Amino acid sequence: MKSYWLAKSEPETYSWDDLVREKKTSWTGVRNFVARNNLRKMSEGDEVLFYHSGEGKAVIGIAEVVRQAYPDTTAKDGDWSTVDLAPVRKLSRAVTLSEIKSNPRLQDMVLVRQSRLSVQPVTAIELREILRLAAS
DNA sequence: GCCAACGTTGGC
DNA sequence: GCCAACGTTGGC
Repeated sequence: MKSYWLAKSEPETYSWDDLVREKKTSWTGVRNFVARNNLRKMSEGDEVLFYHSGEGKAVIGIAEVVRQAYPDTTAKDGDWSTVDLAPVRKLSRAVTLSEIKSNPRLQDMVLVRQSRLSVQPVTAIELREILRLAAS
């Protein structure tokens, strides 16, 4: 069964447009155990909301896991993982953090509850609500 | 094993 | 630029 996730990136570091340009990227650099464990739970075909932190603060597009977790060779030491992501589509409009925070249906999102976690699960209901907002 | 000190992330 | 939240490190 397909699972849903949210991954954060500062657009100055790696933006949605970068992903579109490259068509695929290895999501390296995660150095937090909870985030790493979430990467390891991802399956090929899972959908990942692409969130711009810092400048932007909004969900901007949907990506897809195209390769399951494998060792992150950019890590000098420790046991870290990465997955490969490819763009699926840009949202018709970005859904901002303030919209998410003010939406009663999205109050339990990890993004709201634990804002610092860079790779986090999203429920099917939350995903649907975000897509509904993007279409409004 | 506890906790103070420190570093980082990310929103404001 | 500030600071809250959270993670990590290291002394005890």
